[in-house]
Amino acid sequence: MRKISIQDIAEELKLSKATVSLVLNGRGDEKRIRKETQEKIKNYAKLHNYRPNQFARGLSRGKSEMVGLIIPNISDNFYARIASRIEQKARLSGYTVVYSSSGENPDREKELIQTMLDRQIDGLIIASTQKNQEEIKRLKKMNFPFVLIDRHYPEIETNFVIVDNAGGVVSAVDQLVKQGRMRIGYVSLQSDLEAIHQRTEGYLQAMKSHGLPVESSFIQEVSPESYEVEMSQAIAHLVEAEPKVDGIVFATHYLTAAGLRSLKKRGLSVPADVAVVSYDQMNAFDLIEPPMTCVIQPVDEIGDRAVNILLDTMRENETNKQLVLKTDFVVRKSCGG
Amino acid sequence: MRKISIQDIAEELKLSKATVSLVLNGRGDEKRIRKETQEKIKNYAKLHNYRPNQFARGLSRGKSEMVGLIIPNISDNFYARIASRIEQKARLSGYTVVYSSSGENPDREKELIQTMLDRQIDGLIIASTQKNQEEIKRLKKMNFPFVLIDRHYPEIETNFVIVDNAGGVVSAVDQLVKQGRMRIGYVSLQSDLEAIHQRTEGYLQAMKSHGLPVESSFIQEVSPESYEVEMSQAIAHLVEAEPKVDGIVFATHYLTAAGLRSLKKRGLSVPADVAVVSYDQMNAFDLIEPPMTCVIQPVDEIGDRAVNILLDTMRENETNKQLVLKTDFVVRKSCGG
DNA sequence: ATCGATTGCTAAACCGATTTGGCAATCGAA
DNA sequence: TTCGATTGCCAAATCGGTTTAGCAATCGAT
Repeated sequence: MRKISIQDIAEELKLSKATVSLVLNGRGDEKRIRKETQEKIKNYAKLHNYRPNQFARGLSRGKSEMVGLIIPNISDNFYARIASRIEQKARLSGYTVVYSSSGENPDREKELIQTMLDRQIDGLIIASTQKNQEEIKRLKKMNFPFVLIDRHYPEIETNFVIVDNAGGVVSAVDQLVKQGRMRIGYVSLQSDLEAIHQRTEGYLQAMKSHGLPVESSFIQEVSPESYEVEMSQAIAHLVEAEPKVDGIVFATHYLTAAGLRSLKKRGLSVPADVAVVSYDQMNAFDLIEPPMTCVIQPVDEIGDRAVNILLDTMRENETNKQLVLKTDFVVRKSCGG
Repeated sequence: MRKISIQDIAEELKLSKATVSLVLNGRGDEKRIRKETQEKIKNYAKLHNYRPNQFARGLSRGKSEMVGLIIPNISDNFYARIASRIEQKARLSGYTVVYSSSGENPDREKELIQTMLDRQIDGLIIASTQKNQEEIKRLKKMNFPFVLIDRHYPEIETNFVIVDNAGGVVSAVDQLVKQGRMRIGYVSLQSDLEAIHQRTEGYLQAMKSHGLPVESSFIQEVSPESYEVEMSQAIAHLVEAEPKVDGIVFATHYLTAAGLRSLKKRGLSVPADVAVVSYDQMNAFDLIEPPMTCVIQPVDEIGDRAVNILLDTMRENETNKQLVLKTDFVVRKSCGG
């Protein structure tokens, strides 16, 4: 039951490696190999469970049938769902997805890109830390097929599939306003990510469009590393400074969770004291008390589109698709509705 | 800026491929290559950003420095966290992790194992569907290094790292009993998974040890495919049949979520009407009303141990480590505490 | 001057596929 | 019979590394 090579088959059948390879790659007819011979080869291969060595094949073909996926963190459900979708979709086209988490660390991201290139992946999908301008430029210069997802580099012309972050937050604020809230706070992350900036933009824009004032205490930012502890400060500012808020939008799911914990600790009730809307969701957000109103990101579509664009680029090598997908919205009790 | 090969370096420097390869692999001293020459090679390589082609290297060395990870579903947070941990840990030892989801489909799992073997991975970690006896046996017969996690094949001697499922459920039941509940129901999945059986075992065992009766209506099973809809039936049986339950243990996180939705719909209050304990957790389980009491699985430890065992096996090729890890427990209001 | 040891490096086989150009044998038509 | 076409297959180069056996030149000692 040893591993068998094309050589072995050739010798055993007294044929040449070439013939065997051709036949097993379905090019037997094209190359006018006798049906009989073809059958013999195929049977022998099946019988002995022949499986081509992908290294050898990759080496000579210069293709790996693998695409790389780099995301910040696979244990973040948002990215996990995208990854899952991408994997499914890519498999349909015969590609294996190799994924790795950067941990939001630009150097690791850079390293991962390199490692993946070394492994001869045919294409790359990246949810970047947005601190690897040079690396991305290099990919572009190499003419290597890749797609950015969720986060893009505004200064570089690339394929990307991102979400209308601003629009998402606008819909969140709109909803609160519709419920009669007028002093709406916003809790975000200290971050250089475009996506995060865009969300803040959305907040400011929405407030402005409703003619609502944005007090200096209304915008709170916590650090990604210790948001759990900083959150209580942030909430304190929002609900203690005058005027105190009567609504809060959180910039992402785990901030919402942390924020709710803080509000709970202070004995504030949602939505009576403060209405809440979350940008992005969590699995149990419909079960919490009150059920959480959420901006929903089009996870599946991000995955599908990214794969489509990547495959196109790998084929034609000359697309530049830039997609900004709309968010969805689920209204539940937390916003006072 | 083209891609550069060892050949190119050799020609440019008027040296042989052998010398270059040796030096770049740190075997220059061992092979008594002049320091000066070594420097020249290393500099040139650095300057031109030489990166070995992993296919070529893998082909000739017969090693890939990759380990495979097959799990049922990456968008299940439990597996995502394990995957994340495994990836981190494996990288520390210089391995890239290639992961794929089987979607709980045995055929896909089998296919994935094959694909990964084709890609010459050096080792494999599998959270199996438990319906691939033959495939696992084959791996064993091949003497291929692998570790099963979360789910194992009791009939096959392999490395594995699993959780004390029974013990976890026992602690859940114990807790409910401690809160004075005596008619405790159990909602599980229709499944052949050992892990699921073990949990049921734990339930039965715990009930017995407390001398509590297990009415036929107490154990409900829903199908993995449509548990959301079947759950309302299950809950109906639990709370309508006489005697009706005053406590429920759910066999996994998403069943808990579904169960809570059903209970809510019926207007039943937790824990007043029914106390609840969940085997396994979700991110927001502390935020729901009431906060959920959970059996906690040792996610990080599963990952760490699995990697350690795999690396050991890859080295020594003769271990057979079988670990059953204890669960933890978090008491919150849902159990009536 | 000779010889064994040491130094510094290389030739060439090998890993397991793919792919191209072409050869030998048979066939059919003129 | 002869020759061009067709059929059926193969030799050999190639991909980019790794690894082993060993060669040539220099050195030091006798």
